[in-house]
Amino acid sequence: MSFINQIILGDCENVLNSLPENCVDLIVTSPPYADQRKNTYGGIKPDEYIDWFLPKAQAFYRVLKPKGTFILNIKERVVNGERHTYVIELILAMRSQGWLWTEEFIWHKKNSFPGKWPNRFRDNWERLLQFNKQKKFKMYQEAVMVPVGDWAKDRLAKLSATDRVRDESKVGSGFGKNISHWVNRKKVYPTNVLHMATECANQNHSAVFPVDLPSWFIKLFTEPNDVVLDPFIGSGTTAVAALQLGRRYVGIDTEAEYVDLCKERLSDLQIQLPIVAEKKSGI
Amino acid sequence: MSFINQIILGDCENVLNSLPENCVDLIVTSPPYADQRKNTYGGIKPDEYIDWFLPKAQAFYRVLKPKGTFILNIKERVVNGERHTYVIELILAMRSQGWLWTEEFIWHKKNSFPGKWPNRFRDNWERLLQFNKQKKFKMYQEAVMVPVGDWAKDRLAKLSATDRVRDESKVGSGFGKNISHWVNRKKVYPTNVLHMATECANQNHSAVFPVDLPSWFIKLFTEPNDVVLDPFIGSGTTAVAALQLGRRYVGIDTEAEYVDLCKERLSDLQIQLPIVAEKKSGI
DNA sequence: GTTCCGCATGAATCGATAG
DNA sequence: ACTATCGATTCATGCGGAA
Repeated sequence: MSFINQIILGDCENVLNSLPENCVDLIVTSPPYADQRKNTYGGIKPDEYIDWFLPKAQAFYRVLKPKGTFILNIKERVVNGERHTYVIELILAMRSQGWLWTEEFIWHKKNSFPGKWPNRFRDNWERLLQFNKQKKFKMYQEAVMVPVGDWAKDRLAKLSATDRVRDESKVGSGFGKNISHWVNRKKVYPTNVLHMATECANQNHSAVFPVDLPSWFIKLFTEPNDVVLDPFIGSGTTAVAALQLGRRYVGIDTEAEYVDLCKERLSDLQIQLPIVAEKKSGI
Repeated sequence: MSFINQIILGDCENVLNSLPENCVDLIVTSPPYADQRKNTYGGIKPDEYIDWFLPKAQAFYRVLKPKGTFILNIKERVVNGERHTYVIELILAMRSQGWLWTEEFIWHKKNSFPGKWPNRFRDNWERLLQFNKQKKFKMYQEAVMVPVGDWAKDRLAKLSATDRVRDESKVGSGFGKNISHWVNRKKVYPTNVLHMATECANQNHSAVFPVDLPSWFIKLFTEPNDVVLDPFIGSGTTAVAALQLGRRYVGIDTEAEYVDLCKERLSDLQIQLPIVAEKKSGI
């Protein structure tokens, strides 16, 4: 298993075809968007995007485990005054390959790039397309539950009498603070809209993929020690998220510069991680 | 011009074909979704949705002025564990009719339908597809600028990491009631994500289409006295918004019950409007 | 009059049961 | 097998009644 916890230089299509079938639990990636980031990736033309992407999607399908998930972060650009259709056509084409289009999450960006145009507003969201090989896939919803809002005012009053009694007997002393603490940790399930900020000065990579994004999907779709693949690893954000969460990673990129950057970032992190772990357990 | 400021009973395809060409400045509508509203509209099957909708889209195209805009509120349902593809296929089919797919706004709902399922979270967003006949269309961006102030900035800065994941209900493009807190503040342009609540029940109808939604697009794409069409008027929300904003309306619905309800609601509003106007100017 | 709390209610989705 | 109906799940919102 020499590909585990590696950042590999090469085209993901070729690299992945040298890996065994069904060896990856989750694929999370933000591929080069059409006609953007020309300086680094050369830029794929919108009209050629589907032909460029489909063979790679086929390679993803082969390495993904049957109960695994593929999360694709993408947004179509504006061409000639219109939203280009390559993304929605890609969904249709991938379904022909056998992928199931399970869900479309929305990444609602908190801070989008400023700007003004005569006939459109700032683009403040991106697609997070979820594809699966089967209707039954691994999902750990409890891992991404979020604290409920308005706990101090609203939820305290909504506690049932039995909840109060149970809580008091557990902690043994005084109820006020302990109850509010318990309420504070009350959690609810999230929705399919993720409201996250973009990372501003994100390393030397031009894409702004906040680490919270892969982290969220890694927690949701994998268990510790599972294998997370990012075939367009870029600055390594997905691998960082996987490492932080105790998962194994596989990263691939065509640019040697990014591969080196990744390795550096990951080795820095591995030194820091024990410290972080100590801190956490100390709290 | 007998169709102006009327709610017309009938199938919009037939009704519209009796109107002159290029007579409408804006179309805003929320058609019956596939398999929904069976009790009132009969429910269109997902596989038949495109065939059902396309001739109507053709009729819309004919009556829309060259510089007008068509806003379509829609969301595909889950069929057999997958998001059905009829909506994205509809986009492609409408482009073949000559429509330009200018933009896709997101309606990020504040309150989505509750529920829990083993492999999916609650659906918290809908599509607002913008179509045009030409690359040059009427747009009044200043009309929908939103005030921003220290209050909003404070809220953003105070968010914890976990808070970032969940929906922050006070953050967003600033539509709806919170706008009253921001008077006299500096104004900025909104983005293509609209953050609004659905209207709760307790009314005689099932208006899940909040009046803020058509209001926003009416302000953005029309001037006073322009003509706003909703070919699936339902409970009349679009007509109410148009009337409140000093625009003219045309509403169509196949259900006599809804047509009657609309007329009642609109006549009530016309009585109240002077009072509302006084109140507004008083603030 | 305010503020606060209880309650009903949704463009939902899955899985089981029934025809 | 394939479709139709039903119960269970779950949470933001606004209304009405109460303090």
